[in-house]
Amino acid sequence: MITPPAGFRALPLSITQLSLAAVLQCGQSFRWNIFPLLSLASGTSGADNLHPTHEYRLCLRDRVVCLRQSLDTLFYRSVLPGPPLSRTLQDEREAETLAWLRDYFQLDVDLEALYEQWGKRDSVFMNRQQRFSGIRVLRQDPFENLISFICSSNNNIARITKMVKALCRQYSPALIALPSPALTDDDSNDPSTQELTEAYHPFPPPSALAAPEVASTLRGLGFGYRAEFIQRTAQMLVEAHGVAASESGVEPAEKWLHSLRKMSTSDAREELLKFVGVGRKVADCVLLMSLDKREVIPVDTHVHQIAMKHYGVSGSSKAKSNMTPKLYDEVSSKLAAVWGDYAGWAHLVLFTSDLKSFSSYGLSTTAAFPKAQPDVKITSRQRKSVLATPSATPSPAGKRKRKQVQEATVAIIANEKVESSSTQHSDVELPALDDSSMADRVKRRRRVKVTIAAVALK
DNA sequence: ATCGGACCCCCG
DNA sequence: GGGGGTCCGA
Repeated sequence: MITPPAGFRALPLSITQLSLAAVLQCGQSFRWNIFPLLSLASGTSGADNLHPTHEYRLCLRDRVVCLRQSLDTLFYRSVLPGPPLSRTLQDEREAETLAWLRDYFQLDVDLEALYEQWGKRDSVFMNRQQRFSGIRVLRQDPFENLISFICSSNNNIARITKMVKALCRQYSPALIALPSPALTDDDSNDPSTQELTEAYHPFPPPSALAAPEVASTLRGLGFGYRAEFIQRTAQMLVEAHGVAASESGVEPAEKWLHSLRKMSTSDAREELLKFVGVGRKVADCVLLMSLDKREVIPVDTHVHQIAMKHYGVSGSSKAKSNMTPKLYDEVSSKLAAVWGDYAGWAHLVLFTSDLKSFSSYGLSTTAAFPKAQPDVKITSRQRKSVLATPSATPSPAGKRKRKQVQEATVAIIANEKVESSSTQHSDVELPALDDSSMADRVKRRRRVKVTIAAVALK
């Protein structure tokens, strides 16, 4: 095991048990910030497969959790607002963070054992498992999960991500501002390459979204018809359960949503379907991803396609028939029969392996982890000269540029080189590129950063 | 009960 | 035109 990056603690964990690159971008959660780390350390080869290539950050209620990953280790640290903590207190906080990680990533579930079972039962799965290891279901906060998936109708991952982040910025105060991670370790002492800070917002509580004017505000933020759904759902929750202040800062409505974990799947589903903007598919996503209903398979057009292609579900692959309740049940029960009691987890592996953003993901031998980080031989001086001449992307040409940059990012994540002429579209957005609250310098810097990566890939 | 159509916005 | 749907009215 390599020594942890400064400030990080190490948790031994095989990348085949958890692949952050896959799990955090496959459309379960939409709030993680992702930072490429380019190993440009002069004199050493960056492509050793052992050092993390990305940092991932999520803002919780009271802290920002930062993660990095290598083949056999998960590195974690958390940052809290306020003055620096004593050593003892810091240890205590990190112990809490570790407990949160175990819960959020459901680390007690042996994913490799599940893959083995699924492979035995299903030849289609067998064909993909090697290339798509480490894909597991998260155990998310139910309220965040519910609101996020109300946003998902007629939508794609990139826009959902944008919307959820805008929602947090609008309706929850920033917990803390943090600089993005240094490009490389040797950058941390170099003021000229110091990264800029950005604010981290937790997900807002139900009471913050319940006021009637929230609907029009969200419309203004580009939520479309989902704006009313979100406001009305939050209002229903608040009216049914109140906003009584409690010690923990957790609202009664949130506690009630948590309590659905103890209900049967069908009872919990029935409760979720009462909300506006929540149909069968969204309800099933919440059941699977935050309410412990591991057997539930959310059926969308994509899963429908998979079921028709590989599992003998009726309908022609080009017929865009509307998803009727009857068809939904047919798809769902057929796949459930194949995969067993963790069917929802198996579905996520297949779903992710079919995502366009991940379509090149599997071609490497160790797909769970970006294999060969580009072996960049850029001197510190060269790097600075690149940074000093940001291409002032004008809008028409800039759009294409951005597309290429996005593809390059996906390629890094997916551990696969992309041809510049690739027609693949990207579902994974480049963090903060469209963040209107961010200074232009930040955008430029970010773009430049990835441009380096694109160059390195050639 | 089942069946289309509209819906808001973004992007190819 | 279509996208990880849902609502509403025949």
